[in-house]
Amino acid sequence: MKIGYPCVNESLDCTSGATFRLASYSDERVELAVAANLQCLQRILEYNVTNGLRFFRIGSSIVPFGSHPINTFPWQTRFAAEFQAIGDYVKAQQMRISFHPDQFVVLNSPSTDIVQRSIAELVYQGSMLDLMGLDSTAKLQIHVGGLYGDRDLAISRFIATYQELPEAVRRRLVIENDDRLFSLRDCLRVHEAVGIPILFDNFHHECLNHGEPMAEALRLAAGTWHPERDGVLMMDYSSQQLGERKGKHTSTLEEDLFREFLTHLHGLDVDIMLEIKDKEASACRAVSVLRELQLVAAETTALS
DNA sequence: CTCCGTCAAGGTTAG
DNA sequence: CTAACCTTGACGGAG
Repeated sequence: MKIGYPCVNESLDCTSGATFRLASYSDERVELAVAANLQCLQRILEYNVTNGLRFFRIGSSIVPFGSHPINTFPWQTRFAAEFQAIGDYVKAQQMRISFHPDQFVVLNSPSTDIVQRSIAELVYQGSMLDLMGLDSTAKLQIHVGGLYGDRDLAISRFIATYQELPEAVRRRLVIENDDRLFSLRDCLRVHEAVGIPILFDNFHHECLNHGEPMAEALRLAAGTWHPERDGVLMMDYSSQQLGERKGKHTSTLEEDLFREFLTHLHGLDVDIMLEIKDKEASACRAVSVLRELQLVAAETTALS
């Protein structure tokens, strides 16, 4: 079991997502930003290893405008060595990496322009994993997309687009159940059609489900991951922020709820991404909880 | 230096 | 039909 957090480390004084405005685009700024972002990414990964955090979601803007036509800078070749060095470190430390392209990536949109831009973004993010030399257990997670007033049609459009994706994207792509539109059950329909793994989000499942108990939902999602090709089930973990609208993520890990959730695993191996406001602070507390329960190793290699 | 409006991109829902 | 929301940081012009 690996524990992680998304994109941003609040303890370090650097960001791996430095960017700039489209209006001030230049190749030179891309080069400077990518160099700084990769350097920071390496520092974040080292921090993670020191703290027993072996799962990390890299932010989408390592390369500013990475899939925008304005960006013709050959960053893939210019930074090939840097990406490879990071990938070597990830592999040496047995870490797991993912990306989560944001809301603008919608594969089931009725607009061919939006679909094409979405595919370009997936190609860009997937190519970073390729440059790192990571296998297909490193994933790109997205949601099924929009509803457009017809769930069946929306799902069939996703399936049709998925089947046309470049193999480099398809081998990494996974879908996540969301909290309002496409439930675990909907994702299972997509899985049955094309075999895509389902990244399980416990909090979204609490917000939107069809009565499947948590343990059953975990079992169903885990069954969509092919062990050799995909690795163990990836999941996002969060809980409700009390007093806020339904779906609002908690600001810090509620340890009692986390312990309660863990009882539903029944020995299932999962890699857990904590989608919680205070980032690595909560992730470190989750690691402590798991060590008490002896679900992760007690020692961290970097402290030797 | 600090403040704050604004930033590539989509879609849903409330009003 | 239009505006707010999601979610969030940080860019960069203004003062």
